[in-house]
Amino acid sequence: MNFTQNILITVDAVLFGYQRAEGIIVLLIRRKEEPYIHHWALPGGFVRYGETLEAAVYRELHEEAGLAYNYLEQLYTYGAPERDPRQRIISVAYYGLVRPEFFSPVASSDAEEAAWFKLRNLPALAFDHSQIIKAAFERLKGKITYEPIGFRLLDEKFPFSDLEHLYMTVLEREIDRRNFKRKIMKLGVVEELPELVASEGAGRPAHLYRFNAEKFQILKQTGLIFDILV
Amino acid sequence: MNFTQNILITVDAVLFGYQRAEGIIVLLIRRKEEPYIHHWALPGGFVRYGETLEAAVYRELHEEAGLAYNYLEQLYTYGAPERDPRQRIISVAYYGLVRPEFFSPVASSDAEEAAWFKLRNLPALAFDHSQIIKAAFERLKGKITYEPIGFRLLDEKFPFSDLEHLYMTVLEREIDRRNFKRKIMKLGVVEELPELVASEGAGRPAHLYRFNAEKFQILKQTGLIFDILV
DNA sequence: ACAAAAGTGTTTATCATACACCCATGA
DNA sequence: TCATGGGTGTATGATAAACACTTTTGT
Repeated sequence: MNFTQNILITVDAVLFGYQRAEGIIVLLIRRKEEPYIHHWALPGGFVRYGETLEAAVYRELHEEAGLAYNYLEQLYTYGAPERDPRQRIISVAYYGLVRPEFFSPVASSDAEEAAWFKLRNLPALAFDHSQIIKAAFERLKGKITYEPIGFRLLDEKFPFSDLEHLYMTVLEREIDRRNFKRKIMKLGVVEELPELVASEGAGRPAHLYRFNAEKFQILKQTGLIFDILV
Repeated sequence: MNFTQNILITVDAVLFGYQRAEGIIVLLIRRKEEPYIHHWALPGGFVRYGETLEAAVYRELHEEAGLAYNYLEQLYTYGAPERDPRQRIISVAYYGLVRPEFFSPVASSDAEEAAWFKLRNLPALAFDHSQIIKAAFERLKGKITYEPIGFRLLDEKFPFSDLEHLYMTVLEREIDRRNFKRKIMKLGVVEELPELVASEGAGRPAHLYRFNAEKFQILKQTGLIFDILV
């Protein structure tokens, strides 16, 4: 069997962040190797023989680039024969959510540069990575209304308006503040804290809120359905 | 690079059928080769160098076993290093829906036997195939309420009660017939035909109904949401 | 005539939606 | 005192859920 006849397998990761000013942001690296050398691409790399797919993602991001994510989910497997111009490569794509505290990326051995880009202003990308990002965002958009993953994009303590803006950004539509807050608070898994945000310019200071994951797990077992149709 | 160090890639398919008497059924084959020789397993096989993943599924099922499905969707990629005891194999799992008219399976070159099993009465399975079937059913269960895929499990023309029973079987709960029918018919994509079912024993003969896929596509573009919360 | 499955409407409760004013702070 | 963003309640309409009797056929 000729080596070139072996299908190779990689993982690619779409890491999303959220900032109120920028909206949804995506981590990209600039490739150091052919093909698509110097092009922007998703972080990722070959799966080693003995490691799980998730371990490969972790290794590429956490160990090699110092990046931490606090949510990771398999997205889809891309296997079009011509997606890599040199060699048949099947890629298992994941998407992950990153809190603002972990936004500063470190260049890895496979990348000469890493940076966050606004989802709505991405550069030309290598391979089918634009398509992967699009699919990842669609998944996020669908999932945020029935699983409490939005909180993974915010700091642990956040003003309620951040949550509102996050939902409006991801769902790409306006949401009534009063109805939204009523629905979220009614679920009983978001707590208002006595603390206020550090004052920042005009406006009444907001309380901080926190998602209570333990409470969510308990309520989930008793049949709670997290469902924000907004 | 040592050959045994290459990760191999397969596809596996969970084909679901539905019969009123049996409920959901799953196609299994009995393996002709090691590992797990003579065990029941999902149909599937290695992906060839130049073919897409979907083409590999089609080849294994349609060309080699004469099986036709009328819906196919990628499910998940299973990559645990020890899932195959001999060799690292990553499998991209698909699930498909089969109409009753295509239920009779033909033994393929990789299988000495093929048969439909009730989902609730499966034999011990090779590899992690039990887990894959479970995940496929969960996907079906989730998807049937917001995409019109249930019709792919019925004959093109069906009595309405078949649809009711299908939903009750898949969702694993009772559904009020009157509310269900009202919701389905209100969508405007299921047509009542003048024909009646061939008489079969007691009871008033039912009309036949048909899902109008073209109408659904048109309505979908005008914002129709297929959503059967039942 | 009765058993068996098909067919059909109304009432009630819940929830989504729409909508506007007061509050606390910094400048 | 004004600009800015935070915080809150009510009324209405839509829809999900609960619920039972009549019709048509075969035996």
